[in-house]
Amino acid sequence: MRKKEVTTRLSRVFIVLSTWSTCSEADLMNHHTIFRVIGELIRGRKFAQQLEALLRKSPETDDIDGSGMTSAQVLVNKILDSYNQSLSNISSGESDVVSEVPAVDSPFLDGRRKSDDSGESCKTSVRKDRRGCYKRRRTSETCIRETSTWIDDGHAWRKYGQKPILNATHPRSYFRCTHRFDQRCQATKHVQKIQDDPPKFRTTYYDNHTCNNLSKSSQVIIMDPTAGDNSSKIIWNFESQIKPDYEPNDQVKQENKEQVQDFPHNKSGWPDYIISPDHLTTFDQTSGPLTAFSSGSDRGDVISSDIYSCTASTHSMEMDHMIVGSVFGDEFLEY
DNA sequence: TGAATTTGACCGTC
DNA sequence: GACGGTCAAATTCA
Repeated sequence: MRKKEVTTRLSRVFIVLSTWSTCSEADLMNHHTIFRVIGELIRGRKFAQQLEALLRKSPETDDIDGSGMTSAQVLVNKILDSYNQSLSNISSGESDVVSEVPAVDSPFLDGRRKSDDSGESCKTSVRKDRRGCYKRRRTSETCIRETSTWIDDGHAWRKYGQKPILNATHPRSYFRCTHRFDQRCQATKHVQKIQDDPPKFRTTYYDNHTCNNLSKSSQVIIMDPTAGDNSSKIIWNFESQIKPDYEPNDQVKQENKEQVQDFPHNKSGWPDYIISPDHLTTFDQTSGPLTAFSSGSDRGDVISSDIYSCTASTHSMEMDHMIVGSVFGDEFLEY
């Protein structure tokens, strides 16, 4: 196979990827879909690496297999098949996407608390201010993530409180969606540093985002396992428009101030949808299991490699320490 | 100067 | 009464 033909076929791979990038974020909420998609993409990458090595070894003359196709052609077809399978998985997963955090019995209504109407709380309505008027949330509607970095899920959050927690060395920060009032988005999250060395953060999400605004493009940064610096990050953009000169908006900048202070490695300004090299290596080598694999509760736009747990009133998902496996061709992948 | 964060106070739940 | 979640005035930031 000539290099030109290989280049042409690889360009088709990128077209497939571009098509995939236009899939809605809701499609990506399904965990199984994400697992399979990631597995397919990694498999494709493996084939691409083999193809690269093959071309480096024999750029013009190629081996011919029994089907009459060159090895490079076979590999390119496998790559295309891998990405097409990914698209197929996304499409098939669309029908069974289930909200992880059902938005039932939200403590808020129309930007105000339900309790305001019910009169269960805030009995002293003559009060001038409304401090402390709340109902304690139901613990059953949460998604919990434990990450090694201050995660940025792409949504714009506004910090509204911070409290020292009993038996905790670090205070808990309280965030609500920036679009709480303009779009009635009731999503909130609590972030607490639970460990210093190595740093570990626990983020608890409450309620789904109902806003349409992602403050940042939904991207996944996959760290190249073969490189140690940030120069080889692979950026996966789930939006239809790529923004190469992206800079985080002010809201996110401000939110991430603490993060930047704590973690100097994350100064790139890119969102933190990072699949670490270790975990990619795990996928490739099919050796040790991933601790866990996650997708965030926020419209499925988070993919990271940290511990993740979801609970909901209608169903529950406990993914902590869960090992999930799938068969991809002749490979068994453990998540 | 507007927006975001900080921080003390308030209040419901346990 | 302790604890945790939220409010909102004060403060800080861009």
